[in-house]
Formats: sequence, C-alpha cells, structure tokens
Amino acid sequence: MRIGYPCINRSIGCSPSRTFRLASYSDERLRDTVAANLACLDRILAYNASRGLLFLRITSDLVPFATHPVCTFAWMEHFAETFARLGEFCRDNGFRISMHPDQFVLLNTPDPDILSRSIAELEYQTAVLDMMGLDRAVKVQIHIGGVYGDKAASMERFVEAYRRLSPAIKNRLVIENDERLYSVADCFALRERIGIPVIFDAFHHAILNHGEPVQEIFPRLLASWKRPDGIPMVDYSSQEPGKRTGAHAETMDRQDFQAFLSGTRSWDFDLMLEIKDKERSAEQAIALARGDPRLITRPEEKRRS
DNA sequence: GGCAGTCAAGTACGC
DNA sequence: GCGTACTTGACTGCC
Repeated sequence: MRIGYPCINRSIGCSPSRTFRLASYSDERLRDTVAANLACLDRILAYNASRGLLFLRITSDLVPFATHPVCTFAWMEHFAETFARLGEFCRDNGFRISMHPDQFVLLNTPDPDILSRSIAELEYQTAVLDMMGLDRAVKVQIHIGGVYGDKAASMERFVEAYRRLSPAIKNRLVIENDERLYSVADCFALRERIGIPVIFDAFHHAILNHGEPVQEIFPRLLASWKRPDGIPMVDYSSQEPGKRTGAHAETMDRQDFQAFLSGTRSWDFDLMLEIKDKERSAEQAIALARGDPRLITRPEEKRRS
C-alpha cells in the first residue's frame, strides 16, 4: 500500500495547475505556464519522496488547453526531456501515478462531438504518462458518465465507445464508482463486458450502494486488476460535517480512517486520500498506518511480486 | 494588495 | 426551455 493525495501540495508554495484565460492564449504564455507547472511537479515529487508519499495523482491542468484547438505550441516536443526526467524520478523512487480527467470527459455521451473531445482528452493524459515512460500500472481513472434517461443504453454506449479506443488508452483506463449515478456494482457489470479494471471509491460507495459489504467488493476488485495493471487503486475520503452529503472532508477523520484501514486489512491496494488539506492528511495517514504490513514508503520496500 | 466575479469543456434537476 | 448546482483552484478586472 502506497499512500498519496491528488494533484496539488498546499505547503510548498507552488501550483502544478497554473492556467490562464483562453482569451489571453499565446504560445509564449503556454510555454511559460507549462514550464512552471512541470517545475512545480518536480518539487512535489521530491517532497513526496522525502516523506514516503509514493502515490500521486497528476493534475489534468498540467498543460492548459492541451486538447483545445487554440493550442498550437508543440509542447510535447518542447518538453519531451523534462517529462522523461520526471518519469525517471518516479520510477527510481517507486512511485505509483494516476490521472483523473474531470467531468467533461464522457465516453457514454450520445453527442459525437463531446465523445471526440473526450477521447482527445484521454489521448492527452495518456500521452503525458507515456512521455514519462511509466508502465501500465499507471492509470487514468474516469467515471462511467451520465444516465441520459436510460441507464442500460448509456452503459451500452460506454461499452461501444471503449471498444473503439486505441490500445494506448485501453492499457491505462480504469472506471470508478460515483456517488450519484453509477455504483461499484455498475462498474463490475461493465468489467464483465469489457474487462476494464475497477477503482473503488470508498466514500462514494458509502453514499451510493446496494448494501454490499466490503468483504464482497474487494475480492472482485482485486480480480479486476491483472498483473500488468498493478495492485488496485482505492480512493478514500470522509464526509465534511455540516456540508451536503458527498462533500469531501477538510481534514482527516482519524477514527474513520483507522476503521477503514482495519476493515480492509485483508487486501492490498494503493490509497489516494481525497481530503482537502492534501499532503497534511496524507502525512497523518502515513503515521496512522505505521505498523500496517501493507504500507510502503520507500522504493526498497517494494514487494518482490 | 485585496476582493469578487468568472473561467474550455457536461449533466441533472427543479421550476 | 432555462437557470442553477455540482466542485474548485486560479485568473482577471476593479477598487
């Protein structure tokens, strides 16, 4: 079990998600912004390596407008060496990496334009990971999408769109249960059809479920990740008190987290903490998980499997 | 320097 | 059919 947090670090004083308004696009602005974002990602990786936080979600905003027609700058060529160097650092330090396209990426949309923009976004994100030289265990996670008034038909559209994806995307794509529309049971149903690995979001599952205990879920989860996919990824969060159901906690609920750890101790997976204070909670999680035989905080502890 | 309004992209839902 | 919520950090214009 590697532990990590998504996208940004609140204590090192830089952001890997800097962007700018579409109206102020220029090649220079894009080049400078990407250079700053990559420099910050470099700092985040160094920070995480020094603290044993070996699971990191890379922000989708690393290259602003990467898939927008306005983007004419050849950023892949320009930054090829930088991406390769960052990837080398990840491999040397035993990192697991993921990416998570946001709400606009929908493989089951009935609109062909939205579908082609979604595929372009998946191509961009997988290209970043490929340029970093990261293996198939590095994943891009998406939700199943919208319901569009007919869930069965919408799941069927996902299957059809998935089958037409390039191998480069298929090798990395995994699906995650959400808290409103598609449960982990729905993800498993798609898994049966197309063999895609399932990411388990424990917090979403607590909100949307069919009463399945984790004892039923985890064996199916593990079975959905084949050897080149690595061990499963799991997202964890808890409810922010006083906010609407599904609002992620600002700070870690230590009791809830310890209950999660002990309730899942039979299974190994990499754990993404979706808590708003980011690295702070992740560092607390490392401390709370000390002594858990699953925990890995240094590359030499990597399992010999 | 600080604040409030706004931002590429989509869907669901209430009125 | 239309406006708003969702989620959310960062940019931008205005004071």
